[in-house]
Amino acid sequence: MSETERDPSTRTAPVKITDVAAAAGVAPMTVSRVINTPDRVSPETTARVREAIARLGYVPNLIAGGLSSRKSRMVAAIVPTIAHPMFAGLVQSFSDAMRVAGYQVMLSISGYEDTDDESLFRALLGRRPDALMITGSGYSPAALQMLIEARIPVVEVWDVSSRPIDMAIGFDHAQVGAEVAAFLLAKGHDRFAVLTARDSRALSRARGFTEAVAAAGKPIVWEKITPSPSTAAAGREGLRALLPALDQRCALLCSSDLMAFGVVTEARVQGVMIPEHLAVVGFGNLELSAANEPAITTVSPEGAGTGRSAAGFLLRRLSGEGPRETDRVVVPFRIMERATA
Amino acid sequence: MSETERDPSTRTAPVKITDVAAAAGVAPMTVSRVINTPDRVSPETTARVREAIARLGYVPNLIAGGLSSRKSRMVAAIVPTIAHPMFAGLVQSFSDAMRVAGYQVMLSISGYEDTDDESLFRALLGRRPDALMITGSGYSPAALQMLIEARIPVVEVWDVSSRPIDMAIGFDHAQVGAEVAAFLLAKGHDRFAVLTARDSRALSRARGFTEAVAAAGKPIVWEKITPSPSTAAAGREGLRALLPALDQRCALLCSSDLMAFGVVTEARVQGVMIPEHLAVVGFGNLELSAANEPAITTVSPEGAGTGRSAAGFLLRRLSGEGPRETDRVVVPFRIMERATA
DNA sequence: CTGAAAGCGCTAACAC
DNA sequence: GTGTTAGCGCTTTCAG
Repeated sequence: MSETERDPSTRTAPVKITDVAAAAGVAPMTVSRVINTPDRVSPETTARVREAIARLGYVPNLIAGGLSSRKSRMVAAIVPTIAHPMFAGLVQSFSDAMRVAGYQVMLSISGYEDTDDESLFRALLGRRPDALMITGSGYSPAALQMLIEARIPVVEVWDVSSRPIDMAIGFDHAQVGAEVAAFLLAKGHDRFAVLTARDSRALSRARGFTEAVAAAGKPIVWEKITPSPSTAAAGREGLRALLPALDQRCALLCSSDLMAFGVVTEARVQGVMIPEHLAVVGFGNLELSAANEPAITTVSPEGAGTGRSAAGFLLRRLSGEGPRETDRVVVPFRIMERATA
Repeated sequence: MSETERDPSTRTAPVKITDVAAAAGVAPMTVSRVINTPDRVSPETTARVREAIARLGYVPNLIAGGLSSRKSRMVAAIVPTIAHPMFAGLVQSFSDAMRVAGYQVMLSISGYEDTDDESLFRALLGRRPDALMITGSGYSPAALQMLIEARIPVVEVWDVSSRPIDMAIGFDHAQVGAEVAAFLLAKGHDRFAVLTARDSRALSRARGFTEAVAAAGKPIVWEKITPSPSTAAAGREGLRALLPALDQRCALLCSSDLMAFGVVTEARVQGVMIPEHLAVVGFGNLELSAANEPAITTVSPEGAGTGRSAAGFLLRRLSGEGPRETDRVVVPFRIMERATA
């Protein structure tokens, strides 16, 4: 304290609505109208006010306006990471769509480890976002209760297997695993392996995969779980660990394209023929995967489209529309068949 | 309108500080103190208030508090994209550090094309962030003037070649290019090529590179500029375009590791020996680059460390300290010599 | 250690 | 079309 008025000569009080009003010779409310509902103000007044705004460099305080109107025009978004291209695409398309509609995104990167979700939510909800996008599951009941009590539109993304709070968009990870299994089974594989990172969505896919394989009466001959996130290095290491089990032909599910890339790279080094001796399927459809040699067979989750859709859901709700049946969407995914399987 | 009171039975007015105060039998101010300066309240009162907060599920409205205290505890961050791992790392480490200190990050993804930076800044500054992190240059003078008038700490990241508004952290991209040239020159190369995306930082590196090469009296035998962002596919295509110029040994600077990866991959397909016939240097030090076979020689920009440092700068200033000489930091970068050069 | 009064900068609601 | 009044939910400031 006592530091506040350091340099009186330079200190300019930030210009506020009353300053503009005085400069334009109108009431503050008229300035507000010029900004928010220009069609309710006469052209002459508007011009005068606009001039004053420009001359003074007035930037309206949206925080104050929000307090008054009970609309913050901010939305919160929670993702585990943005280091992964899938989430990066999600966040990018979501915030693009929101910004166009005049909403600012408050981003929280939660990490994969179970941190204190209650204080995370408190920090976010305390800023009174008008809506919320969250990815994934694994939140505590108390934390979810906070979301419900906040009474704002919530869209859950990437995981619709459980019953959502409000709206949901994404796909069923277990089903992804099952369909990859079906795809490989149809290609005549009869020995399977799994290399996955320890994150809930990836584990769901692995479970769906192994269950479908078991249902077909085929064996999972090898399985390895690595720490999140999945990396190319983990893929290379994974292949080396898999090598002893590779006496016969085998099909491997990886939890991400990066991991699949590592596997394929190490396979080349080790002289393992792909896909003749080892078939590899990734997840995420990175730009990299199509460009690699051999191009990696993968599952395309349409991350960007998901973000856009999530934004669309929230914006529709924010515009006053009530819930709809179609608020729970399972995004179709595509198996991109390329050279590795 | 008239939609607001849909379901009176369910509608619960959000609990506010006066509700908690009433429930605990104290003044609102005391509740505020329990939350913000607990040591100035007696233990018994604190306990009573805490109980009321928990029972009512009170989540303080930080927006209202911020209006009153003139501190939003939000910081704005502007990046061109988060699809690129470099920026993803920057944002992630920055927001981690900020969140620990109790600040929420408002993220704006500006895109590479020159959009309307004034309205972007207005949208951000209107929310009265306590501080701002921006990446890069190319903003209009009018927009920069807005930042100056906002009178909040500003840290510019990734580009310290121009004179910064306030604080700056990053490295000199032109110098990166020059040092890569020196590195390749020292290895005995005497024919050079450049494959770069059209973004200002990448172009600075390319310029630094070509100037250093020219200063050494060696030729740039080939140069190609592709649209941003740099992709692996652009790298593969780039190598095919380079092929005719590859009658002699040559050293290539790529604007990113992804692009370098594409070049190296296509080189394998085309039978171009790396690094014997073509030396390749990337930029960014992606996880991928070390894991690739051959591992990609690159420049490591320490993106994560940069985000942390940027946060540190802002937090120091926010804690009341004045400007320092060390507010302009040029981050050291490292050339990671691996298998491709 | 606790409370009462007075705003923070804006907008909803109601005049005129 | 424009102005006035009364808050939004909190914290600052000053009294006790």
